[in-house]
Amino acid sequence: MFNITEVSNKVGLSKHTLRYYEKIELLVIPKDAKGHRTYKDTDLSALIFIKCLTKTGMPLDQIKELSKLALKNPEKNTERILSILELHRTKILSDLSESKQSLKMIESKIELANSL
Amino acid sequence: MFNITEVSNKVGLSKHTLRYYEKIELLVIPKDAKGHRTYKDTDLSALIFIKCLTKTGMPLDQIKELSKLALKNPEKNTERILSILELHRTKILSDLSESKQSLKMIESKIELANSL
DNA sequence: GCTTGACTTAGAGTTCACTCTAATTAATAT
DNA sequence: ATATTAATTAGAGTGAACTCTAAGTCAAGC
Repeated sequence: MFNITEVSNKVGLSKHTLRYYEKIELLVIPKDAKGHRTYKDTDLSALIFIKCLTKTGMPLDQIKELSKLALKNPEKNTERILSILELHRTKILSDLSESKQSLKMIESKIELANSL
Repeated sequence: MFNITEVSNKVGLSKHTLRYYEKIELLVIPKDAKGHRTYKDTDLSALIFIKCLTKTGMPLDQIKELSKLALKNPEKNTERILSILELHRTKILSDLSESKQSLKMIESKIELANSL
């Protein structure tokens, strides 16, 4: 069990952001007697996965949908979850290839400038 | 010479965005007798390059700095331009590898869900 | 006993990059 | 002559994802 400061350090999301994620109902973290959040290992893993999804450009709305599906009825929703993840995978691949294209163009400018 | 609609179609930036780029002084486009913008081939190339830079996450502020340097005193500023571009290149490479890491994690989740 | 520091909340503010609106002008098509 | 279409402007509004503020509670250390 971890408190918000430990989770913030381990996962690399600010405490503000962690509270914000609860406010938008992206996750639910139980509180102890003092009203302090208590994070389990599974919450850590979930947050690390959420970070992967946000970093690759999935909107928080959609991450929220995913997490609701996973919490509610995992087996019944496997198909829906899979289709969302696979669509996202396709998007990441196309973003990657776009970025590689841009990188090439930038590198050619660097070459050019270097040859002056 | 192209008008704003043609440039918008060729480059894939909206007319609003093209005017916005002028407002923030990212570029300067001369006007004809009617007050309509007239884009040259070099403006097209510049816009295409700007698109590469924005797509790879360079802030408009920095793109503006680059374009000012390039317009003002190209030879004297080559070094500064190079260092900005090379720094950006490094950032793109690290973003790419981060994205690939995230992709791997997402793909492993997909595998997992598929094996149910 | 008092300060320090970690936690809590609701809600306001920020940043980035657009994106849109309203009002206007001017040439073209019917 | 009128309607449509394309352009112009200043400035307001949007959406996403935070990020911060103010006011408060509570336990521990000096």
